[in-house]
Amino acid sequence: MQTLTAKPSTEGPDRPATLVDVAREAGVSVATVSRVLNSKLSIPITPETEQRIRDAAERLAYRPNAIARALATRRTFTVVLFTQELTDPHFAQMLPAVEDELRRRGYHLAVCTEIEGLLTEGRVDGAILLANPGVEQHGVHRLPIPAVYVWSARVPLPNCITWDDVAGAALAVGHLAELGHRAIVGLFGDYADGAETPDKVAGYRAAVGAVPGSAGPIEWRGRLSGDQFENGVLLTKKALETGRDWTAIFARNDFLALGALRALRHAGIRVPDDVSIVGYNDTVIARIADPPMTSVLTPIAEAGALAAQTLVNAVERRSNAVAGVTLPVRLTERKSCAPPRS
Amino acid sequence: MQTLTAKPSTEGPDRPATLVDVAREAGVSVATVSRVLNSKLSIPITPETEQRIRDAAERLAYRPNAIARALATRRTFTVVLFTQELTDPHFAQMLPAVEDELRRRGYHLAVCTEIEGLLTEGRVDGAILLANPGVEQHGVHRLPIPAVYVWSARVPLPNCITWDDVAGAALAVGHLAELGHRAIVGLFGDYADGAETPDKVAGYRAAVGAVPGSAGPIEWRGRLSGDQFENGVLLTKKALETGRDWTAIFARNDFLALGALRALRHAGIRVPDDVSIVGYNDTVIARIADPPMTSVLTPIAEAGALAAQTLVNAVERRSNAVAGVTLPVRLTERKSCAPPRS
DNA sequence: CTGAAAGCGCTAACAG
DNA sequence: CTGTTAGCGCTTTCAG
Repeated sequence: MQTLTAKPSTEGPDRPATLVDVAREAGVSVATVSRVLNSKLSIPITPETEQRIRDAAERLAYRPNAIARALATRRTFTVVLFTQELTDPHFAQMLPAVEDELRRRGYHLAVCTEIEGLLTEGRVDGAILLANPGVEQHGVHRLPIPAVYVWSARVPLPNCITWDDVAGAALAVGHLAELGHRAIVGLFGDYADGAETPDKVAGYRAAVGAVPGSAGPIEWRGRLSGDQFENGVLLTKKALETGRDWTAIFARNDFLALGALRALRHAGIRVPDDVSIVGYNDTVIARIADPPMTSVLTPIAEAGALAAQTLVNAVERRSNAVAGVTLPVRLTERKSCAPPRS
Repeated sequence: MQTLTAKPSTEGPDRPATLVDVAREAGVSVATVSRVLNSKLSIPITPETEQRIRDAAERLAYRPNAIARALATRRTFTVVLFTQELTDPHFAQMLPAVEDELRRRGYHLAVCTEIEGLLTEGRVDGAILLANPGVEQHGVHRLPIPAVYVWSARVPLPNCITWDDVAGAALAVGHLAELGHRAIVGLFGDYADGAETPDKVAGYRAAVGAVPGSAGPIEWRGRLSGDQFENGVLLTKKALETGRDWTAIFARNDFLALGALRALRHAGIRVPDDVSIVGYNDTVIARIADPPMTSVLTPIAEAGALAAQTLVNAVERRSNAVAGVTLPVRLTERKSCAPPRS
């Protein structure tokens, strides 16, 4: 046994055991304890010493202090997920995917709804941002830590996991066109008019324009309320009042689509017999609608998992750059679409 | 200007500025910088010095390191939310409430689905547990940090924000009984039979028994699949095959209730004309059903907010004990209930 | 194979 | 009013 200057730090009785305590208990130095307790693979340690240390740790119910470790290594093993949509079923699809991926990689998950919170240094190793990478919100773009966005985009973007809403809208319209529909309503709820046209709207317009014999875009939108479902009902009612020269509806999201379904049913119009509907995001809402709705499946869960994975890789490579990936959108066909009546 | 032994620590060029850097830049000691930058209220500081420090901090884009601060103060200003139900709409109702309450109190939110992760010391100041406080899962009960449970219970429990599912079930049954129903089906999906009877089941039985002229409990349940909605459909179909001597359904949750609604509709049975339905949790599912469903409102959002609040108080009082609170359950009446037909 | 010691960046006595 | 200094608990060279 050697000099061993290790001394307990604070004397509190029920104070959780520290490395110093374990070192003293095992009769070795803190350095050795640290090495033993962290060794991923086999490091040069006398088996007997190792056992003494493990026993001591066990006996003292030693738990490493994550904060102290983080201060020393500059790594927290925590990743934060930023979003404004904590309640959205679409977000609910990605949350477990992210959490799961992080956990299996040994990382913890934090959630925040305000970019400000990310600016304090050191709290997290990286960030997943459910936000438009094109918009410089509060200087997110120059976070001091690796970050990966998850958002829709027409083209692959660096540091962003994307899918293409233009393609998604085209998929929906194309499906309806193939069934024979020529007059397809676009139901978009409200969106900021100042900004550029949302991808789904652009995709809808382009796809509708490409359908031979198309009646052209028939768009319904407007700022009615924050309630998407209710907006779907109201907009569809209005559309109905104006005329019935259309045979299908493409909605910007499943809530809107369900609202449309409801308004249609209450007007005595049958889905899919009289009117077909395609929703967006393929959330639980589409699955439990009556009839179950065909919906564009945006790969948000995969995107979340991939973002987590990519981010962790970047963190461990100590690199801030991650390649962009574009995931395919698909169509989940259910029972809300059929050929037009006549 | 005095001695000021402050020296920069590491020399990296783009290394984020530290207190030492700011102190040097401002020509004061780190202690003074720390005091100035943390002063909640007015502390004795020469205004001119204070300004010099703030300017220096600004110039260097100084951001306090949360980890170092946490190590020194033993406080992380982070609270973790534990749950197994990341996808449930019921959980989605509480998440924003918790996040919001924590943020306004200056705390951060972490989320975890595995108790193990909580055992590492120091990472968080407290925990909100969406779990049954009666069950000792993995020794949660003796976490080294203040914790508050959020769960249903018949009686107030220490360290737990509760509501009473027995009362909730009674509320539903009572409502149906008042409308005149005497044969009320209980739709419970699957639940572990080994454990004690769930509160909703017990509440249902008791309430049904208390209805004068009641036909007694008519329970349908069974392990069919993990899909609650589908279970609701299947169980209701089975119930329908067996007979139709009942006039109302009380379901354990809104998904089950919606499944029942669907099965009924497809069997040509009208809600609420022929059969009444009451759901549970008052989630978005109840609101967007057709007809919108009456549902028992469990105060999970308030419970979450209150848990956050209570927990933060406990943390700041440095106390592990928090008083239990029981929140009332209510009934949100919509369109799925009416007097029985005859 | 193992120990000593120097930090990680910040806070909080304790002096002065 | 402001500086010095001793930690917080752990990791990590650098010796030996």
